[in-house]
Amino acid sequence: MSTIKQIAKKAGVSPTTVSNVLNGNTARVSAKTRDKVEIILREENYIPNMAAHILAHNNSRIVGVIMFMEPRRNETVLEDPFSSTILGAIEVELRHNGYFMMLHTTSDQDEVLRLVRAWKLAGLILLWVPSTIIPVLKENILSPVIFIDSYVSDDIPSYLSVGLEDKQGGYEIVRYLLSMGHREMVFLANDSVFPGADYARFCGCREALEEEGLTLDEDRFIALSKDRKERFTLYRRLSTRPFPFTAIVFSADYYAAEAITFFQEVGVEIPRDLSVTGFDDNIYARLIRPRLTTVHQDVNRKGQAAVDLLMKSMHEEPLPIPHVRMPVRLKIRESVGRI
Amino acid sequence: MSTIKQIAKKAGVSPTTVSNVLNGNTARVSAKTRDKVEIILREENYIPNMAAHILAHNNSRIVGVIMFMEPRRNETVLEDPFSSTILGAIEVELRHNGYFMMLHTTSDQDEVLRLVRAWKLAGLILLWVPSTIIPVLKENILSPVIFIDSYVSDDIPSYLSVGLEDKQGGYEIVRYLLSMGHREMVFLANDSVFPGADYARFCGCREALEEEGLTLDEDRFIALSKDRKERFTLYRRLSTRPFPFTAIVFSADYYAAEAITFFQEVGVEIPRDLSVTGFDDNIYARLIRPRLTTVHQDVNRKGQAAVDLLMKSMHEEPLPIPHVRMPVRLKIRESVGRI
DNA sequence: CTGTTAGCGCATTCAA
DNA sequence: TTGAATGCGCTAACAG
Repeated sequence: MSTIKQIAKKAGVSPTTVSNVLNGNTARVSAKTRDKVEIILREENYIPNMAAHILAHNNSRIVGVIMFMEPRRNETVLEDPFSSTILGAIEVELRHNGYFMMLHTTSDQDEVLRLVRAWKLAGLILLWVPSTIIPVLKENILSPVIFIDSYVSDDIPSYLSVGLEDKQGGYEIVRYLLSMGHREMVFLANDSVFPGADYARFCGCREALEEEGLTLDEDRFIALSKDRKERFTLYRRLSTRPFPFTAIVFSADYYAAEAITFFQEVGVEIPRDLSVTGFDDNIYARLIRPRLTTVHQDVNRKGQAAVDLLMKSMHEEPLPIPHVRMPVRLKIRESVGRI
Repeated sequence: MSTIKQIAKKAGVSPTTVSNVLNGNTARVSAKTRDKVEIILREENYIPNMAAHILAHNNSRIVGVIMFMEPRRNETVLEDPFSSTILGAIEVELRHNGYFMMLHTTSDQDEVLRLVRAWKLAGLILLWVPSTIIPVLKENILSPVIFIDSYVSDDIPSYLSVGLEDKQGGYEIVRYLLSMGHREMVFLANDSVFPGADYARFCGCREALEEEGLTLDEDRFIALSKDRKERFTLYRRLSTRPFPFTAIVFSADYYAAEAITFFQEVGVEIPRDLSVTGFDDNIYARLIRPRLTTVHQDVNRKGQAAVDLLMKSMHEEPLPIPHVRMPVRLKIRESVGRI
């Protein structure tokens, strides 16, 4: 409730002096008055008015965290623990750095621009941005922007991004499948945003196959629908014998687990009849039986890396790498059988 | 970038007139000038400066959403899809009502007070608030506050809350267990915040037993540790034969699923050797085998109810009920066997 | 080292 | 129906 002006009056100094004390401007205020002011500050339980701060600075301490998603299509996205884990990680890091987090979901680029300008956002962390609008956003936003799990071209170092070694993940999973005797497989992708992380994983798969003189046709890349019913229609089709493949490579544990439960219900036993792999190594991979062979990623560290990049960029510190690619690790469990 | 002043100059009117147009103050501006101003507004892509708005109004369009949790102890909380689902629901509703969402996690009441004052928050949605600090918060915050899943005394109608028919849920699950021939059970609670939702569920269980002339001692209420290892120690102890009970009632699907996987690994078959029930009816209940018999709650509607209550309270509309208790529904699957 | 002053963008008097 | 003036709380440029 108390303002700088009131504190100043009580301390018998000017508002400027109080401001200098608050901002640690030690060079411009004597130790004695500083102590005096600080005592009053504490007595009065002074809390800065952020709005006034923004107005004076034309810059807030708010970071916008925006999840790009279709409205009303977000059920499965939100059931994936990925969202809350990375949100939690980002929130903790921002808070420790003295920033506030404004959370927003949208699929509209203009809404993002409005948000930035209206609140004078200090920075932006964007998740799952469709590749077509990345340049549009970057051009129209002056504050630092970090793209997470968005397909950002590596060529442009002014675009800051955090992603995964997606291709490597696909490569490793197929190397493993090959070692278990598999030759024919399909790839089930999370969505059809193209080119994106899923396609990179697919390319990794293909590379592993090609090293062995095998191929992976483009029509083996199937995008899963966001609609649960449509997905189950697909699972049904895939579980019709005889299978033209021996393994299904999923681009998310969530869907792999969902499919396994379906397969079991229609009498397709995993991994005896069909092998299944996932991607993420989250709770579903550990909970489902058989436990999933999958590609591990550390979601917490992803969030931390994003905030770290953002802070460095905001404080104009040198950036080690503009495009952070978090490592992946093959996690072998029991969902792949030997042919 | 453009301000009211600049728009005014371009339109050849005063800033006041522009402001009146913006705020739909139709009585104080002619249709002609209004049209003229509106065109310029669009041309210039005017975006209001929220900071100035707060400063003038002493009230922002921000709603603080605060999740009470121990720092560094939040791993399991965040793996539960409950968090992201309710967060998603709250975000959508707030956005549709023209409010912005500031997300924060803490276990410190003073941090909440600071947040409210610094940002002149329009309202607050608090999750999992320990019952001891509810009155403290309520006393020191003037803006409307909604408590979600916090133990708020029903006696005080000025405290607004959204919760669940917890007791009813416990009652129904035990009624069902009784009908399946179970007489001896233990209750595993999410945490030890006392009194809380978990204890209400426990009381519901007890009530169902007492109706049949049976009892449920206080020592059958066991609080699960937030620490994974400690939980597994408990599961091990519980899975040691002979069992002094035939069923384990969990207060969360997450832990029920976790325990089931453990039991299976040590050779305790569910539901043949032991019956297990959950609470929430989330993705884990459907994914785990055997599928969980549990108590259903609609998390989305919980979030909607919270925002609805908040909006009504902010606009000083009459509130139908200050303490919303969402209904529960028994969901019978395969994790309970007949004795 | 300290104080005065002006201005950030907006809404709200009060006057015209 | 319109406009000028004022203040919200804070910072920064400038003066003392």
